[in-house]
Amino acid sequence: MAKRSGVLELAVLGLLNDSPLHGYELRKRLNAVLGTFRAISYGSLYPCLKELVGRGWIAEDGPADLGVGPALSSRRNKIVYKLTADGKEQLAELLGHAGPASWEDEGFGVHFAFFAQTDAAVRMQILEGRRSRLEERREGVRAALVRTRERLDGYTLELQKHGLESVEREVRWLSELIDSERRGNPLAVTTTSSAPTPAQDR
Amino acid sequence: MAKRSGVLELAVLGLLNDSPLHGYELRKRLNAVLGTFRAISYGSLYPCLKELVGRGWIAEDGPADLGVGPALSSRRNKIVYKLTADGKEQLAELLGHAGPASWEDEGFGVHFAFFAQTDAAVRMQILEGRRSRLEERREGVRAALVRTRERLDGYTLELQKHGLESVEREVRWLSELIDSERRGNPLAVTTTSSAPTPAQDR
DNA sequence: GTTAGCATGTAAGGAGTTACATGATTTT
DNA sequence: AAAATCATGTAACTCCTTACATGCTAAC
Repeated sequence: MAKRSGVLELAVLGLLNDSPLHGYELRKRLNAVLGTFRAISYGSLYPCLKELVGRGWIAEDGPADLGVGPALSSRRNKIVYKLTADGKEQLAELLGHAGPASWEDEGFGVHFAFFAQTDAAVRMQILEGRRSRLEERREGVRAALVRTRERLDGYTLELQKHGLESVEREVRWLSELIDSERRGNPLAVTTTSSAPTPAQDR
Repeated sequence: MAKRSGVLELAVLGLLNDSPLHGYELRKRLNAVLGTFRAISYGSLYPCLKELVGRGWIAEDGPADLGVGPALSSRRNKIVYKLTADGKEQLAELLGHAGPASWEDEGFGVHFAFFAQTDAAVRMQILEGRRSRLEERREGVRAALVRTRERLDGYTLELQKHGLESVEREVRWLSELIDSERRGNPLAVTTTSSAPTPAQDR
């Protein structure tokens, strides 16, 4: 009954593709990936995990410490989740093509974070889509500034100008990345199915 | 039965304190004030206006063109809203003191936009509160970067670095504003009760 | 006279948060 | 043995969006 499409699901799938994780740890990485802002709460995360299990995209992994642990299998209330075959397919589908979901504000960050698992051509389309989107916005703000310059007080004006500079800075950043990619200097080697470094547990 | 506390209400009150407006026009200014992002929809705005009328903070203004219009009072399906005495009181209360609501992400922008209607001491507290908040965040990101530098691929790393630079830039901006205020150079003259420039209608 | 933009609203639902409830493990 | 932090979850609620429904006015 839930739709729960969106950023959170993608981020969970993407992180679990690197290595199996339990909820608590997942949340911490999520808050890093989702970018300085957005602190996902457990009230969002656990229902999302439940939903993904229900769809068969992730599964509870049996306690991964098969007899190697401290004494016998202690501390097992942790539930470790891993990506299923269906989940990998779904992740590939989500990362496989560019579109508004990948370049709008909500969404760009996560898609970018998983660029190492994304095709080079798609990467380029997303970067260019994002840049276009921001250029539109920049023109909008500029026009608004010209239109309303007089009736604005100093603070409102300063806020608008700062917002404009932020967008301009973002566009420059994207342009540098695009140039870099175009010259054949990607920031990481594409790994369609990453050999999961088993940097697991804390 | 709605609580509807938050940014939208404040923005509406603040804008209506400058001049009476109808919903459609209000929305456009809202989207400028709320800062490049957040395009408020009518589905949010109109219920909010209703609620504020219910509380007696704003009121429908009689058609402001008393016999001066084109012929007789044409085009009156517009509903012009203005701030009531209670609304002004409420606005003064909301702008009257610094606190988390005024320096957290959601909230800072609007409070800043109405700095011209805010006491100089409160302005300073908000700017400093915001800066502290961002400095905390900056340290968090830096620590996370040091901790996880190895296990991150080039794109994730770039994203983190870009996020960090954004925060650093924001802190510099705030520091400049704080210095400016401290030297007694505010960006606008404080107007507790602004004589409303009747730049009305399109 | 039809398209584009102005203007006002409602109903349903999505995406998340807060507050609560519970308990195990580690550190001091 | 107390406090911190790890760990998992649920229920209620908030704020906002989307999609719909309606009609006026200006421009082409």
